[in-house]
Formats: sequence, C-alpha cells, structure tokens
Amino acid sequence: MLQLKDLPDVKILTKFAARYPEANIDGVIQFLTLLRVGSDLSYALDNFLGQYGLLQGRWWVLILLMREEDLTSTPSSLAEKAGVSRATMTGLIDGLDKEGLIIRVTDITDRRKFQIKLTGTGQAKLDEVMPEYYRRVDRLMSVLSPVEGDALTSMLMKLQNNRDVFK
Amino acid sequence: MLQLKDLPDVKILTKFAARYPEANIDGVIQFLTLLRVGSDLSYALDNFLGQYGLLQGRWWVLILLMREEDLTSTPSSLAEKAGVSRATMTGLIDGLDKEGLIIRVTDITDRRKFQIKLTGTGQAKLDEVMPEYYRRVDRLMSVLSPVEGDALTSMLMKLQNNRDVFK
DNA sequence: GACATATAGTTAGCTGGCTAACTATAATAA
DNA sequence: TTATTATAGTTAGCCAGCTAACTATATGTC
Repeated sequence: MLQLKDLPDVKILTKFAARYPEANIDGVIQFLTLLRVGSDLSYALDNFLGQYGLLQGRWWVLILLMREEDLTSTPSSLAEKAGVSRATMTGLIDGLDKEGLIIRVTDITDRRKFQIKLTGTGQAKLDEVMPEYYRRVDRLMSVLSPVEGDALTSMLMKLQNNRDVFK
Repeated sequence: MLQLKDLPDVKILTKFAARYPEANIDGVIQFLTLLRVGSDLSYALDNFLGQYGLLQGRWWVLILLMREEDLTSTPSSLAEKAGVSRATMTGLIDGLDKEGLIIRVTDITDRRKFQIKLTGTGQAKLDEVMPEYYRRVDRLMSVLSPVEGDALTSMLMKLQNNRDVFK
C-alpha cells in the first residue's frame, strides 16, 4: 500500500539521521521510490484492466491458460504460477466461470481435480485486452533506452535475489 | 498482487508474439519484473514490520508523526501523505490508539478535527524498529553501487511520470 | 442572520487477498 | 487389505484497503 506521497525534505532527513545514525539516506530513498513506483504502476494497470471488467488476478489466470498448449490447467497449478493461495484461486475461477471466460471440466483420472479451460469467450476477452495492453506497456517503457531497460531489469533482479535481508 | 512466478519461455513468447504482434517483449519483461520485485519487496517489508506488531500502514503513520516538529498532525493530512483514504486512516488511527502509540487530542479551534499525537510509547516503538529497518535496507541496497542506485531511482521516476499511459 | 456549500471524521458495506479447517480422493506403507 | 499420510479443492472467517453515505461543524454568500 505504502505510497510515500511525501519524500522527506532535508530538515526531516537531518532529524532522522540524528536519531538513527545507521540510516543510509540514499539507499532508503531508492528503496522507497521502488516500492512507490511499483505500487503506483500496479494500481495503474488495475485501472486499465478495470476498463475491460478485469483485475490483475483474473487477467493473469486467462494469460496462464492461454500459455498452455491445450488452454487447460488445474486450479493448484494456476495458483502456484500466479502466486496466490489455492483459496484465492477458487474465488478467481468462480468469477471467471460465472462470466463464461473459463469452464471447469471434471478430471476422469483423478476425481479430486478439475481441469480449467479457457473458453472462446475467454480467448476473445484476451484478444480484446492484450493488443491495447501491449501498446500501453510499450509506450510506458519507451522512456527508457534498450540499454537502460536491460540495466533496470538486472538491478531489479539483484534486489529481488537479496530480499531475504528482511527475514 | 501479481507475482509472475513464471516468466514466459521462448515457446510461449513466440505464441503470444504471433497472435499479438504489437508486443514488445523486452518492455513487457521489464515491466512485469518491476511489478514483481516491487510487490515482493513490499511483502518482505510487511513481514519484517510484522515482527514488531506493525504493518506498513501503521508504521507509516508513526513515521509521518515523527516528522512533525510537535509530533502532531490531523487524520486528513496523514491520509493524504500516506496515500490512503480518510476512511482507512480512521482504522489505522483506531488501531494505533488502542495500542497507545498515538493519542487523539480534540482541536479547540475547529471542533470537526482531531490532532493526532505520537506518544512516548509510539516513539519508543519507532526507536525499536527504525535502526533495524535502516540496517536491513542498507544491506538490501548494498548490492547496487552508488551510481547504479542513482540510475535506478532516475529510471523509476521516468516511469512514474509516464504512468498515465494506462489512463 | 439564514441558507447553501464545503470540510473533517466516521460508519457501513464491498472487495480481493490471506490462513486454517474441512471433505473427498489418492497414494503409500504395514 | 487396511490404516496412514498426502493432495485437490472449497468454505469460513479475518484483514486492510476502498467508495459512498452520513453527522457535525465551518465557511461563504444573499
């Protein structure tokens, strides 16, 4: 959620630095900026998807299904790939099912399972959203040169791999 | 929420590129990486704060109060600076109040308002959390050189200022 | 001064996450 | 074969956001 509408000014930084000398101001600003930009972009994406009646969770399920050769997967596998709990995936699938974007097919070989399949309607929804999505992302990222873009990803991955410092 | 546990492989990318030729693969990967790293780091931070009985929302309120000369602010102002709705701020303040980390003081000049003040207990909580927080952030960001860190912030701000492409 | 409008804060009800507990089924080990 | 353990999915209940509607108070205009 953290938005940090207010970057601290010099006076504030001085106050905090006096009380907490271990603070590395530059690092903190970089860190907070990353959190803020990530959260704002995520919000912007949700907003965009909302114009098509989707949100990140549902949209992502459709994409994961389209990735599959037979447009089919299981709730567990989808949950893992989307990074949500199985309980959450149940809810996402319920919603997509109601709107006819996917169907639940019972699995003959294992009666605990369902196979979730992207419907024609679901594919049509993706065909409606994705071209515009790609155009927007392209426009967004166009402020970075290819070299910068690579550098960004590489730095982000370094941080990602180092995130267990918070553990 | 979007976690993208699974970056797409070449076969998948080819499939999507065939159907959606407007896709700029590099840009999409950079974008999704940014969302993912931002969300994972935010999650890691919440996890860290949780060890002290805090979450980002409450922690942020305490910091905003400490920033003030007289350790005092109003719910509206806090809401705006924290980037949450006033309704959400009511809930955050309720929680902090119950734990004695802040107090509500009625405003004499405008009876619609409260002044929210950081208590000694609240300051003590910050004194407990912040040094360790700064150490963790310092360790996290230490994988980037100062030059890289500056470049990261500068690129992030470019993207931030360009996020209305999703509007 | 009285009425209309604006502002501060709260409440109610929605949403999409989560965990933990549950049911059904499958797999494994005695 | 039966008992145990593991797995798939759902349900129930919690949490922290949100918006919209509400109450109380201030402000501004006729």
